[in-house]
Amino acid sequence: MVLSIPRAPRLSDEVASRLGEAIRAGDFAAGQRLPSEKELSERFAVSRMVIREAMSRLKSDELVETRQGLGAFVKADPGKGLFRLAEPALSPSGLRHIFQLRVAVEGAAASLAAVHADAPAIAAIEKAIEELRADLEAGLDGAEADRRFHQAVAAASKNPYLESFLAFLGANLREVIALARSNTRERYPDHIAAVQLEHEAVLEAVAAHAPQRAERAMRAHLSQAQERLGLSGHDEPAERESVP
Amino acid sequence: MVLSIPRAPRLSDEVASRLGEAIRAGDFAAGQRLPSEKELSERFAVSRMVIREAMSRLKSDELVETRQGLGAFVKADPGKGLFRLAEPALSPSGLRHIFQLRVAVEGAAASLAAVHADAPAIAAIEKAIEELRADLEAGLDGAEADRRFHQAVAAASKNPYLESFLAFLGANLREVIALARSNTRERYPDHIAAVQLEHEAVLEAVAAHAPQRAERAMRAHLSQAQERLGLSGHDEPAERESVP
DNA sequence: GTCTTCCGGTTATCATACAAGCGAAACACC
DNA sequence: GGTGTTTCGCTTGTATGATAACCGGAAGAC
Repeated sequence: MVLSIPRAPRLSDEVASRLGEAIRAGDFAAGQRLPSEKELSERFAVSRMVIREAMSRLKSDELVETRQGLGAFVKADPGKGLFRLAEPALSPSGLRHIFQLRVAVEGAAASLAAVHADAPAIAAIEKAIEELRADLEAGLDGAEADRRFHQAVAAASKNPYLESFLAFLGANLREVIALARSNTRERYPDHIAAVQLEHEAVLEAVAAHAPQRAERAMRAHLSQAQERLGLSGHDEPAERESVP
Repeated sequence: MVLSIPRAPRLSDEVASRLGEAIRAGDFAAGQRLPSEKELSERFAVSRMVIREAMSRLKSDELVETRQGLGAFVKADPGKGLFRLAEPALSPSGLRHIFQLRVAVEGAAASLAAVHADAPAIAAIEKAIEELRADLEAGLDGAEADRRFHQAVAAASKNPYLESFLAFLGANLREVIALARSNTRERYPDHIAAVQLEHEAVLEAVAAHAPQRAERAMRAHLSQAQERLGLSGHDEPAERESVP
């Protein structure tokens, strides 16, 4: 079994990295023109093709911008409009940090869903819960139906950014969650019942147009889920706080 | 004055878009091998160079993966690890949606900051507030110091993902905010005093390790800021909600 | 002095060729 | 026949040279 294929190191990637670092390090000021492809190809001792491929990468990363007949220019706002999670984050603490991000956004999604959800959106949430129950009864793990539940809530918020960002986070957490789930055999009947109750609490609050209750229910659900997966840290804000 | 340069449409971009859409639409299953560069170049009636540039783009977008001698393959997790804001979002509603996202995350950051902030982190927040006051008294707009305040709070949460994501959101909102600010002449003395008070409320709560109060203070601040910029919609969750 | 034209340099595209990696078929050998 | 090796074709990676489109400025026309 091959774990990590040597992956022939591509020249263009090497050049793109070096150029990208140089730009980020400030060797080229914002708006400044980079050396021409010909000059770069001589400096790096590679063909112009390689330089072009490297440039193409830098363009995708929104670091440079090229204009025919003028040259390549360093963009003023490096990598704006682009967000990447540093690593698939396999460390427990990194995972907890991503989870914190998710709790915050998903709580907001639930809250906004309670404000904006219309009948079809509520029906979609209901349907996802129903399908999850069916899947669990059929012996499936229900991960896909669970995903749909959270997606339905996010969609009900009528905020496309919330929805797409949560989808993004979910995609990054999914496999790790699947792994943790298979490890910590979390399939006790009472767990299943608990999850169902938590989902229904969210649905009820959303349907009742009670934003605060929806947010609390969603946070509680995620907090419980985190616990069930054995990922819970001890740095959550205390639920109770002395109020003078 | 040229507002939108016609920007010669690049062939490679066109091809990349079409291929990307085809992949996202599911014309090619995950893991499946794409047609060879030669075949694609014939199908699109362009040179292999253009196909290569388009592929380079798709690789950067994490849609495909190429291996020498084998071909190009559709990645199983399309665009995971990469999040882009659809558009710089100039529409008022889009802006409000991004703001909702920011409120959620920044509130969580303040809450976590109250839990995890150590002395240096608190000092950094204090320093940012101080510098903001100095800038305002010097007649500057204080946008940069304000940025540092929010960055300091995010850093105090000790969650790097929260910090980098907020930096990302901030970079996208900044220019729009600057524009709105210059429009709605928001430089009344009482505004300045109000902002200062709001910042200090956040600082006080964080320093007192009171997460809920910190979150409320931050949300209140952002809500006020949104109002001052004339961007506030009427879909915020009601502050009071009847509790049985 | 102002407008037009031309020119050098740059990127965008095309065409061709060779090198390197890979899989499978053909082959030699036992 | 079964097994290990070689060869071959296809693919992407890289190199090279040429042409087209584009731009800014300089030279020239008026």
